[in-house]
Amino acid sequence: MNASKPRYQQLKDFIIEQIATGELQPSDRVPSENELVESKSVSRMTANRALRELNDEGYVERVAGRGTFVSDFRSRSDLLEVQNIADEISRRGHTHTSHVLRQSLQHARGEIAKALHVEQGTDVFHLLLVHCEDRAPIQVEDRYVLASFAPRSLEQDFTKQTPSAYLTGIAPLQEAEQAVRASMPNPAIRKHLEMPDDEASLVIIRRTWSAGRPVTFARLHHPGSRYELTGHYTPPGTLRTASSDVVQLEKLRQ
Amino acid sequence: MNASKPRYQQLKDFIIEQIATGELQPSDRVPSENELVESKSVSRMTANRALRELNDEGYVERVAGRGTFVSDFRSRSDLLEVQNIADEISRRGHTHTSHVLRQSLQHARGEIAKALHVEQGTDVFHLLLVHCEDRAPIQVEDRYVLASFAPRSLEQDFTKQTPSAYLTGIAPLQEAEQAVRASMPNPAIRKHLEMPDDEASLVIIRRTWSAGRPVTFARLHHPGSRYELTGHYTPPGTLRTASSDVVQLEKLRQ
DNA sequence: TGGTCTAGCCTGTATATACAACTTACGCAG
DNA sequence: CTGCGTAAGTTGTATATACAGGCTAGACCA
Repeated sequence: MNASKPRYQQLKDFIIEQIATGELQPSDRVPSENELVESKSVSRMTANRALRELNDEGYVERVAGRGTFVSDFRSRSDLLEVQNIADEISRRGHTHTSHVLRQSLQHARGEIAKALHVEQGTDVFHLLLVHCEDRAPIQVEDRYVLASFAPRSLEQDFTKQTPSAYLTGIAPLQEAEQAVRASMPNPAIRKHLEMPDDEASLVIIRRTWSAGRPVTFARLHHPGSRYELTGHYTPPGTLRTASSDVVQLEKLRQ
Repeated sequence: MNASKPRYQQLKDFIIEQIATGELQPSDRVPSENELVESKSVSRMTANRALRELNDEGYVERVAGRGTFVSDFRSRSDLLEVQNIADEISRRGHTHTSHVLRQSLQHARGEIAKALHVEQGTDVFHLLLVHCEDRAPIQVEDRYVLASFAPRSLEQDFTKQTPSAYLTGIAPLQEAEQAVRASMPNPAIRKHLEMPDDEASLVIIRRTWSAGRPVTFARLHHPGSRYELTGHYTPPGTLRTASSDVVQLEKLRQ
């Protein structure tokens, strides 16, 4: 049974598995180092390395004197800070509202089935929403969700909680793939976003995995004049520079 | 003198410092664990932790039986895989060519000075290039570089090595900030990219830091129909899934 | 009742030691 | 000269042990 994998890695996999399956929920307590020493017959240093690396990787949070706890995925910044439009808007100090144009159960066809790695005809939910920042439409969200992943999607009020927030609350999203394009919007999108005829749109096409399979596929359309994608990259392990030192690129338009 | 910082962290800082100052160059050999045990009077496990974490963070690469070596920043994937258009094109199996429209020394004015955190009138190089993928123009690079950072920029032949490759060869780029926008290009850009009147452009505005200060500021214009930004995110520490399993989003256009 | 103190658990770090596996260079036998 | 084997150095992992310091619940005292 020894897969010749290092024991600290086996320990990490064991705990990640429990998180992925939901056996361990966010803020749940993870077995302490000494408990792992007992139950898994490893030395404390090995248990320490496993938990320390899980901490470095953001799966858990450790507090000296208290214990180790599963991270809240909704606050995991690496992947998700760019995912939830509502958070993004409120972080700018504005108010987010949205209205739902469509919320229905469909059968996956063509490229949707292909994108979600399922057979043609598999049940998927189709969501179509418009998100507004201070009353101005800023995103059309055209999303497909695997019905088996989020079976209660029809009962949700997505004006109160965005689909993104709802989905990340069900299970951790483990992997994401996205493409960003600039294009001229089709008339329907242009109307929803109240865009003039000569304005370009920024489109994000994103597919997200959970527990090893793609669970949602979304096209996010934005008006080019009112939306931009920003990113800030620092190498891991670097001491954070004072963020006040980082002047926003906001005003550096051409 | 003991800053009460952990010894493994002091070791890491010591080595990062040597890399940042250029004392240790890419592919140089870093002191082995046993050498650090001798010179720094620590246990081997402490030296091991320092080097292992530097490896995890991408600063060095370790090879069992050979030693530890400073990473080549030009191949650091986290930040830079998206930076160099020539690599991106050759990775797709196509040929990259470029021609230089401008390569001059200027005095920083207005927003350029502000973006680079320098006084008005500071020397900067202005580079304007068109990059082509198999003869088709795909990017206009409009870049400003701090003259004090790369003083020999006027002598370079940027058709042979892109500005990005040249700059990352001078010193590691430690931090980057970017914004992505969709907009209608101005006539000059449209002409360089051979775009029809009704095509949108994808613009990346990027500022990059080295040794704690911004050193270059660039606007990268792309034709919306021929270019997209793609990203793939996996949480750190996850075992890579077979990449063949990941169907490209290429064909999932609307 | 209310405040304080402490025992016990937790994480964080550091060391000494051991063995395995990999790489390179050198020396020796053919 | 060629080729093989081995020794030495390197990383990778695992264990046992130790001490420091944070946190909490419950005992204890006023």
